[in-house]
Amino acid sequence: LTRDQILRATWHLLDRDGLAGFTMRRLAEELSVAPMTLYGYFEDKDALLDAVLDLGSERFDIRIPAGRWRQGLRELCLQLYDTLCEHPFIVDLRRRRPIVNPGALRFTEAAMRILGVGGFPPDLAPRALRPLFVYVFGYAAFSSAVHDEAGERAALATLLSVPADRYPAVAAAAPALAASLGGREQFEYGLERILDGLQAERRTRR
Amino acid sequence: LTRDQILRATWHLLDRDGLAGFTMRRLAEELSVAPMTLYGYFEDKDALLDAVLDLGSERFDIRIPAGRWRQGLRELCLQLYDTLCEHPFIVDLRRRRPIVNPGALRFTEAAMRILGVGGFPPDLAPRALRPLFVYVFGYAAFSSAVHDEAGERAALATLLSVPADRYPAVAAAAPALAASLGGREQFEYGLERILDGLQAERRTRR
DNA sequence: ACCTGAACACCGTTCAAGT
DNA sequence: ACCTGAACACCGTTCAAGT
Repeated sequence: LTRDQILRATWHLLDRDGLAGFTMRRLAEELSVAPMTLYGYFEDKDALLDAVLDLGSERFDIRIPAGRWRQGLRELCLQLYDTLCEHPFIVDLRRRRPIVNPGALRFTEAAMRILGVGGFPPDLAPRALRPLFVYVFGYAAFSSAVHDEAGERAALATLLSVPADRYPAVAAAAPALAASLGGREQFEYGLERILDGLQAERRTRR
Repeated sequence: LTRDQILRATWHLLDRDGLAGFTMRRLAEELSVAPMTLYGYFEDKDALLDAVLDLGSERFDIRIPAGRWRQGLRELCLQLYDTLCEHPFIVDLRRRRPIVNPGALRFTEAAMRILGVGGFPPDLAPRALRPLFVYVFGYAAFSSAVHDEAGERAALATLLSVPADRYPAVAAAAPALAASLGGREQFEYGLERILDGLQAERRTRR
């Protein structure tokens, strides 16, 4: 038994059951080992989850796209978004730790390089990056990652059941609101608006 | 014993211990009652937490500010942000439910009215609103809500400990990055960039 | 009608013991 | 050195019983 085997099994279970369904005892069973065996390899559950988050970042492929900064950031954010949709538990792991962990910096590193080459002054780049980071993780966390037709119908039903006297604007726009709750297209729409804002900011600062 | 008493005690415990530390058994103890008594008032823990989220929205004061749409949205987002900072557990509650719940619509209702009066076409308003919603909740979820000096020092230490050969851009900008991780001022900076983007969008669509 | 004790099927982790 | 069974202090919730 190795740390790496344990990490890979953890990754698999997190993909299958999510963070809420992940258990040291289930992990032990998956590895055909007594629960307490795991504690010879990791201090405790928190340490194991920290390590698996680093693993996730390793897998995150940093390609710094050629071309202009805007295309570069767009591609990078879309890549992160797709990763978070594919492995939603990463969002939960990232939420557990308020302070930066090294592995999570691969995205930041790529973004900072793009911003630097793109002519964002050093004091501006981190401030400009943060809204993008927050938007990508926030969208993955609070907009239904998989926005299928059934989900939109359920959302629409809820929106239509709202008392129209107290929520006239919501009731009037229910279908459009339901459609705006998730999906890749809506994600990209918001991403472009933020990029527009950053582009304007860059223009005034040069 | 009433539902309302239970809800208020739940709110109090969530404020004190957070969602992770909230327990049906502790709640029962707080109310000096047997754990099973609670199940006479709420189906189960999930139903109780749903109800307390609605309570949170009731408390959320909707003032639709006079003046132009941009000031209105700004004020509304700042109000929501302050509420989430004051009661961080709301972020966790909101994350549990992918589908809309009625109470959470008070913010949406206010924002949709502001957008409508402000001249955003009905098909555009929901799409434009979503990035703002995601940004406010995302910032509360992923940027340290309380960004004190100690937190920034800890973040800076982590950023400086990163291997400079693999993360040159991060290492070079460490202090500015640490400062950009949280705090109300950085929140407002990103908010303005998104509002800039929406303003540009509105201009081209009219 | 409202409340509750005992019990069940789970957790993460400590500790002493096994090989 | 590496593994483990039993046990402890917790969970949410079922069920049958109390008033």
